[in-house]
Amino acid sequence: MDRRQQKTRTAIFESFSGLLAEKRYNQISVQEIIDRANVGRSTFYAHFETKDALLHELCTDLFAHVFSDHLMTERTHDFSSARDDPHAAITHILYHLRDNRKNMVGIMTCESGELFFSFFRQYVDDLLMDQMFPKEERGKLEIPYEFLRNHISGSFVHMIQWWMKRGLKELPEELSDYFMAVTRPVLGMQGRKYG
Amino acid sequence: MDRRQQKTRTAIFESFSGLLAEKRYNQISVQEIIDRANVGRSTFYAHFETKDALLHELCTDLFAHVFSDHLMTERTHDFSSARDDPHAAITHILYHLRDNRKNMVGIMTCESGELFFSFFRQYVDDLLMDQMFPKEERGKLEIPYEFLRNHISGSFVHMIQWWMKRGLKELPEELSDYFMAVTRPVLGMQGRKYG
DNA sequence: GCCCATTTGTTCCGTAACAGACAAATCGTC
DNA sequence: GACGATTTGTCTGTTACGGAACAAATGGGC
Repeated sequence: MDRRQQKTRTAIFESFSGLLAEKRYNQISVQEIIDRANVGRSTFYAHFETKDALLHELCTDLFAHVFSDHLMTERTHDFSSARDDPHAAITHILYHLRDNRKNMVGIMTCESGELFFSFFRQYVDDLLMDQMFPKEERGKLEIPYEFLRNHISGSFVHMIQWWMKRGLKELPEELSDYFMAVTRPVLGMQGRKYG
Repeated sequence: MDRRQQKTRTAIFESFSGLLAEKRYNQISVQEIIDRANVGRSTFYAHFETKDALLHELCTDLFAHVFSDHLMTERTHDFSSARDDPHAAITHILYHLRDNRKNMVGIMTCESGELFFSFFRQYVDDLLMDQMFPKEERGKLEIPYEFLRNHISGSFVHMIQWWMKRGLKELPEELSDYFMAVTRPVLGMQGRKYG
């Protein structure tokens, strides 16, 4: 991407994040965003169709970062065998969320936090749950796959919401344990030993 | 000034300042500057003819800030009657220099500090010393005005150099006292009661 | 209701920044 | 001194940004 585009994009993202930490989404005007980002009006609209689109893209970028695979193998936390190991994968994602406090936690616990979680919820539903069951096995399930997926992703996101609201007291490993404890039985009944 | 120009200008200034804190002037290449500033090569040369010009403009900007009058009257330090009071004016400039540590002191005490002081020396000579004697009185001096001016500005800059090298131990007021003590007699002999 | 102020979203054109290529100059190393 | 590698400084066309003006939409306040 053009260097200029990247600069204005991050400038707008940072401006927007900062404003979200101060006031709720509805109270923020485009004018404030471009003032703080120090970009022109026409520039803003060249990047984002609307304020909602900006929010959506910001969230998508953040979530993609949290779930990015190439960061999962870096030296911050060593999870070499994250593949095919749900517990390790979840633990790693939780670490990512926690260590990214400055970005994620700050935004997710602000006044408009619910808004983000709805995006987060959708993102997790789209991404994480695609690998829950292979497509060919989905027909054999007792309940519709979409229902199951919705249940799991909802539980996951809700757990994170709970975790953050209480100040991230639990360790990622602990939380991962708890999550496995409440999902494994459900998935196990659907023909899987380990969720 | 166009918002874009201001952005790249400060980006280059900050990049350059950062590099100067790490290595000496001669070791710094334009390539490093533009890499860290995250601007294109052609952009750099659109702003600065050469690396020397960049240095000169950076210094001029910094010095102008230190000696700016509209900052002298702000609430950081209260010097309402700085006008026509050399001691107060000098004290205030010293405060400015000290509180601007992040910019000035860092740069002036780095490996290329001597280089800056030569610019600083020139700046002070041009600016501060213009008001030393009214033009109509200069003919009556025992020694040439340019000589006197050079002596005073040199003493002033050298004092600051000494101050910074030793870690800004003395208070601005103290330093200002010392300076007046060594300059007042000289100027007094030239027909002035107070420098 | 109405009105005024602010915000929104679009459009235009001038300009600065970009990438890339290029020859000249500089620097090390042999 | 000759050499290759890096750096320097200049140039090109292309692209994104800025600024300003504008009508439409929104939103309080009387």
